[in-house]
Amino acid sequence: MRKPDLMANKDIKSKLRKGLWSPDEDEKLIRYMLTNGQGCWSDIARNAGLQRCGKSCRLRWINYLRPDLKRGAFSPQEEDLIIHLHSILGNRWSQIAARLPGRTDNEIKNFWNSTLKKRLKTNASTPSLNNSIDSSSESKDVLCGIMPFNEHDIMTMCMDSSSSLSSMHAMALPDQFDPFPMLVNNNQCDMTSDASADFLNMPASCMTQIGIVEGQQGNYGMLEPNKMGLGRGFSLPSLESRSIESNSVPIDVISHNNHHFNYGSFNSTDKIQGSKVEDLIGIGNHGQGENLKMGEWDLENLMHDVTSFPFLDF
DNA sequence: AACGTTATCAACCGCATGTAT
DNA sequence: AATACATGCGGTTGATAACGT
Repeated sequence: MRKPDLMANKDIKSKLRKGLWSPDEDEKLIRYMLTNGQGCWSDIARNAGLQRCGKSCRLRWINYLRPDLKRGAFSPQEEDLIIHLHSILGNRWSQIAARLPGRTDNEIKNFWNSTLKKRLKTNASTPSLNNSIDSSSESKDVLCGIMPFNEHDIMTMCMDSSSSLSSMHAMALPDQFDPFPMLVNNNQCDMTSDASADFLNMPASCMTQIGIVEGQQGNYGMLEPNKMGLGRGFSLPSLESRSIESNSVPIDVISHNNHHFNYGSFNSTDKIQGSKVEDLIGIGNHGQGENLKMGEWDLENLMHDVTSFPFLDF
């Protein structure tokens, strides 16, 4: 015999809408997110008056409605970066997306499957591109062919939970090597636009909760120890996340990162619209590097060590 | 114009993981 | 420890736009 609440849940689920979102639904979700921020996605769905499951709302927001999304075709630089990152990371789309400001994992995944993969296959006669085709196992050779260590080395140092950065240094990286370059993007969010203006009026806590501020901007790719060795592999913690250990060290996080929203420098004890800066910059959010502490990452050294990957023309 | 094929992309699904109880 | 729930991820599907015949 089923419990009454389970019956009720089933009824509710059966009434939930699926498929394409209507403009009306979009508006409801945007309005709710901008005014209330997020607690729990299922609550958002309910409170915003949407006949959608929370999961669907989350996906819609992240992939389509978020104010900081960049729309339109991928630039050649973005294409290069995707190819490069895919050669290292394989189909870890969220990790790749974290390095492309304003792009979503879904968008990149679609772009790869529909365009890049075919293009690379077409160019199969071109040795420099061959290795990026299709499977990640094949394509990691791109990096391995160039760098003085092989795929296993890369993965090993990625998986060294005790000292990701020191592992990199210990391998005597060339000065010009950045295994996970971050695409600089200074104009992705036009702060003069209405959408951006609305966005700035959001409660800072909302920014944290909805993942606007982090994750998409500047993960200067190192790896998150906690997720090593599991099915989802490793992640590249965001630059912001690595830069601050709660109230301890004031750091110009934004400027480190070509951040879309130029708040300039501020102390981590500052508050914006009633919310802590840690919230604003997204500490503890999105599951990327939230556990990293100041001592684990020598950001300045890293920034000196890494510039650009050799075959990427930035 | 009608039809078939291909390309693109939004959205769903199932699974893994984390957290609260 | 077990369970339920929320979240995030990658793979896949389905709608439809674009293109070719």
